[in-house]
This record gives sequence, structure tokens and C-alpha cells, in this order.
Amino acid sequence: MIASDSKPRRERKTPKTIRITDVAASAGVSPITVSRAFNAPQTLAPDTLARVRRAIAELGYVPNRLAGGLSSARSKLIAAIVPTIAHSLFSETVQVFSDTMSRAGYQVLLGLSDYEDENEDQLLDAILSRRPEGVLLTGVAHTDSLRERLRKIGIPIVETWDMTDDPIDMLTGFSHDAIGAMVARRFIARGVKHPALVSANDQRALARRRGFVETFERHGIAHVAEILMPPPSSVASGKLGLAHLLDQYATIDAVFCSSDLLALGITSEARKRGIDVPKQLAVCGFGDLEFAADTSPALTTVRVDGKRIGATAAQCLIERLNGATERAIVDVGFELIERETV
Amino acid sequence: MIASDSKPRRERKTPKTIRITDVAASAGVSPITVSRAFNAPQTLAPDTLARVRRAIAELGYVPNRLAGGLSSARSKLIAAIVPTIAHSLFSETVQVFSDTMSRAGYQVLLGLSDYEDENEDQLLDAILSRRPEGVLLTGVAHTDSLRERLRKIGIPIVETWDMTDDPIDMLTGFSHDAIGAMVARRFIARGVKHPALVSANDQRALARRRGFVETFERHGIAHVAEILMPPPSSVASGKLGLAHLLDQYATIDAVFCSSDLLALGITSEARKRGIDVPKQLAVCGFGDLEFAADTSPALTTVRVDGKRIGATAAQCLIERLNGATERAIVDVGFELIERETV
DNA sequence: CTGAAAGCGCTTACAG
DNA sequence: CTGAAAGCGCTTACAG
Repeated sequence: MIASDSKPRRERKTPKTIRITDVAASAGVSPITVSRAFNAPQTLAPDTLARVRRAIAELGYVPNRLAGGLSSARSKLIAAIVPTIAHSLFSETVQVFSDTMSRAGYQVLLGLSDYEDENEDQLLDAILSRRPEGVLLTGVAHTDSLRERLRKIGIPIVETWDMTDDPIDMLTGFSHDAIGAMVARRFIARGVKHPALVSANDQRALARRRGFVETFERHGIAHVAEILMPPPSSVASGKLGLAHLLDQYATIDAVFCSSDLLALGITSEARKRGIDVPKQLAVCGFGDLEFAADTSPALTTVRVDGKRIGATAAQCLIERLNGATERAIVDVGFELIERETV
Repeated sequence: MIASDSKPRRERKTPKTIRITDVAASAGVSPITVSRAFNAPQTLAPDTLARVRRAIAELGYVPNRLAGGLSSARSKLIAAIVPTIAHSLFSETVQVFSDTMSRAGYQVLLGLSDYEDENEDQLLDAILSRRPEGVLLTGVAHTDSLRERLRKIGIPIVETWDMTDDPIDMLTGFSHDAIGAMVARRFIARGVKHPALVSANDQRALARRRGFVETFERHGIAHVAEILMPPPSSVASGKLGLAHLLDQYATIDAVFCSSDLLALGITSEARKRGIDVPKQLAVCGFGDLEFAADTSPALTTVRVDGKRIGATAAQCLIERLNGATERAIVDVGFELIERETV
């Protein structure tokens, strides 16, 4: 008679939830067998499997992955950390990444790193508390603290949208520096003498700036007129940018913008001022927005394949999660789109 | 001497991971005290708290939320189910939603419902296996099965981007039917006699179509020329759309498009054909893309506030998670943007 | 203000 | 091909 009438220490909080033991009882098997119906169905006798599946369907059982993940140390969760997904080239990457991962049985935890009031380490704490099996990161400019923590944990990491010799783990992206250099070379080939830059001041835009400025320097043009625009980049801020540029530097004959939206604003403002694009002012954007070509056929731009980055990043992670040991570095490259030859 | 030398049934899989007991030992307290340092710091003596926090920092402890969620039945996870986030008005909603939820201590699990090879129920299984504490849904047109499952679970649900009298739980959106009717009334006021529609065939675009067509019917115009475009909507498909429309119905004098991209394509194609927009052909888009106004000042469009939807949806969920019982239905409305009065 | 015991719902490793 | 026991890392409810 010992303690047989003691009430349980803890009330069941969600009495209506169906558990694996309910399914097991209903199918007349043990819980492990139900577990195997999900995780290793081929190991069950066909009629056992059928019976279990019937019970699952009848009861509407959905396994609790918090419990499953805790027990197996496999959360089936992948984190995707991007600065922002609104009006962003990254949204395509996240879209394809999420599609691909979910086809492989993983789900995506979204981490938006572009808060001003939160640092990368805090975001990482929140993410890591979920015990993701892999992480997609945007860019390669992370704090040492973040790099070290991620390396120590040992889960696969893919950095994206940039290029470096020394990634945390894997990488799929392209060189922003090389893009800046390429645009500068095109401008130089067109006879540009007074180049300008209208740019957001994020890490990757600044890398393009570096390649652009250095290439001009090597060609004897030491001065590049510059305006940094606060986010978000928009057509309106492009217009403002050109106005400010012309106030300060009346002689400019080319502008490299950190986004197509800025470039559209600049071509629009130039048109308003009677400046011929590209004859008097060559304009190059970044991102190859689909509508930009229609809007402004004189616009040169740089195409990068955000979808491919998402797909490749997902593939790298999936292969590693399946046991591959390769540490891929994939350069997806970029493409200069010139719609008018002058 | 019984079993004292038996090896453990199960090898520790992740021996390097710091657990709550490690922190407890290091700080000289019990695990519950460490738990309280995270979940109820005000209940601890200040110096105990300080000691525990020091140990947490020294060891770099990150709590395992799989375990915490299982134990407390509070996953601190919110699911956001949207058709797509690439080139999409929804990306703003998800952005603001995620920002707001994460400030409140929740994280967002992303569910993309626009696969062709996966139905809504399968996606819901994957989501629910994570035991989210709330769900954001896009639209109100869900299967009965999904509505019923969600209702039964009892967690707060917000439907968004549409309007209905009978939501699953809460709702923040606007009426697509009303938008179609409003655009039709504007066209009628302008003297339009031969209206046309170029539309994607998703649920919400079809609701706008309904309001548009019915309003014309009530004004004695029974025929609306129509073309349904396959996704994704783009400037290019807008051009094609107008070409097809004109092939079949030479007399049209107004087009209502399901997106600004389609509308841009139509104005561009019209310009190419020497058709004056809006004098000969009134064009109305949807979504008020920032660059559309610059590109095509003659374009009328409908502005909807995706950010407000995301913020409101998050707020509704947070309030309910904090104990409120109200079941909010918020109509954020919409706005017709006419940039040229003819 | 702090802690010992029990439990959350799964999966693992082993045995048969 | 199937199952009994133990364990994953937390939190709850209670006691003091």
C-alpha cells in the first residue's frame, strides 16, 4: 500500500496530445516499433508497418520532434542567417535553400541579423539553443567570437554571398572585389575619366567599392567621387544620390551603384536633367532586377545567381549531413550585363 | 557490488556539450537554480544569480531548448507559413513578423507552402511536429482538414492577407473582393467600356477578379476580357499578356493586373505599340512596388501594407500568448494610388 | 531563496 | 523482426 494513492507530482499539461505510446497501444506494438515506422520503416514486417500506419492515421499522431531531437541529438533543423529578406536578393536564396532542405527532411529556422539593437552573438545564442544540424550564413565578415564558436560546435556551416580563402567551413558565393574591378575595367574601356560611386555601406558593397577604386588607381585615376547612402536602397535615394554627386563633382561621367534600385534612381534623375545615359553618364547597377532592364535599357548591371547560391548551400550541407567529408568552396561567379554598346 | 562495473547502455553522443548540470556544479548550485537564472532571475538572490551567470559565461553554456521545450511544453517557436518569399510582397510581412516575434523571445520556423509536390497537410505535419506555440497563415482558403486540425490543437492562429467572417482564430488582412470592386468603380468613373483582366490564378487574385467582374456586371457591362498568367508574374509575362489580349479583344480600354510587375509589362508593351496609357488604355496594378511609380507614372495601383500585417499578426499572437483572450480581426485596408488624373 | 525527485516524449543500444 | 530498460537535458510542483 505504499504511495499507491499519491497523486502524480506533475499534472499532464496537454492531456489531449497523442503520444507514441497511444499509437503503440492502439496498434498492439511497442513504442519502438512506432518510432521505426517513421525512422526505419524498411526494418518492420510489412503487416506490422501497415497496422502501425493505420493507427497513426486514425489517431492523427504527429511525433514530437522536440522529444525526438533531444533523444537522438538530431534536431533536423537548419538555421539560415541573413541580414534581411524584405526587398532583397537574399529572399531568393532563402527560398531555394528552404525548398531544398525541406525536401531532404530538414526545416529552416530563420535568423534575421539586421537588427541594430541585437548583436550577432545574441542571435547565435538563440539559434544554437535550438541545436541546428547546420547553418547558412550570409557573408564572410563575422566576429572572431562567432567564427570560433561555430567551429568548436563542429556542425557544418556554409557561408554565402561572398568569397574568402579562409571560410569557417564551407562557402558558396562570389568575389565582390572582383565585381568592382570588372566594372572599373569596363568603364575604363569606355573612356571613363571621372568615375563615381553611389553605395550602401554594408560589408559586401564596400568590397565592390574597394575593387572598383583600386582598379581605377592602377589606371592612373586616383580620385573616385563617392556617396554612401543609408539603407534601404531605393529609387528615391538613387535620385538624391545623383543630385548630391553633381552638386559636388560636376564632371563625373560614370556611376557604379550598389544596387539596381539606386541605379534606376540615377538614370531617372539623369533623364530629368537632360543627361544622356550612357553617352554622357555611364551607369552600372548590381543585382540584375528583372524589371530594371525594361525600365532603363541603357543600364549596365551585374547579375549574380542567388538561387544557385541557395541550392548549392543546401546541397553542401545535405552531403555533409549524409557523411561526406569534403569541405566545398564554390564560386558561382557573376556576369556583367551590358544592354547597350556605346 | 551489483552492476557497479556495468558500462552505460548508451554512449554519450556529444560529450563536449555543456549541460545545465555542468554549470550547476561550477557555480556550486543545483540545476534548478541555473534554470531560474534564465527563466526567473528575479527569484534568485543577487549574489547567487551573479555566481551562476559567471559560470554560464565561463563555460559558454547555451541551454538546450529541445529539452526545455519538451519539459515545459513551451517551444518558444512560431511558424510562419507563406506561399513564397522570393520577389514577394510576403517577404516584408515575414520580415516584420520575425523581427517582432524575436524581440518577444520567440523564433520563427519558416514554412513555404508553394511547392507543387507537397500538400498543405504534409507541410502542417512537419510544422506541428515542432510544437509551435502559434502559427501565421497566408490567406483564408485552407482545407477543412487543416482548419479543423489547427482549431483542435488550440494554439493561437493568425490568418493574413485576406478577409473573412469566419477565421480559424484571428485575422489581419484586407478584402481582395473589395479591391476588385474599387478598381472597377474607378474604371467606370473614367468611362471604361471594355475592361480586361490579366491575372495570376492564385486564390487572392481570383477574389479581386470576382469583385472586379461583379461590379462591372452591376453596371451593365457583362463581359470582361480575361487572361490568366502562369506564375511567376513578371514584366515579361505582362507584355505577353497584353499581346494576347489585343489579339483576341482589340477594343479593350482598361486592364486590371494582379501585380505591378504585370502592369509594368503591359504599359511597356502598350508604349511600344503606340497605345497611350492611360488615355487609350487605363492600367491598374497591385502592390505599389516602389519603383513602379518612377517607371510608369501613368500607372494606377493598389497599395497594401504588408509590414503592418506582419506587425499586427505578431502582436495578436504575443498578446494571446501572454494570456489575452480577445480574438482580433483587423482590417488594415488598402489604398488606390492614382498618379495621373485623366 | 533553494533543492531532490519525477517527468516531458521520444530513441539508443542491446538482446533475443 | 520486435521489445524492455535506460537516457537525452531540461522544468514542474512541491517542500522547506
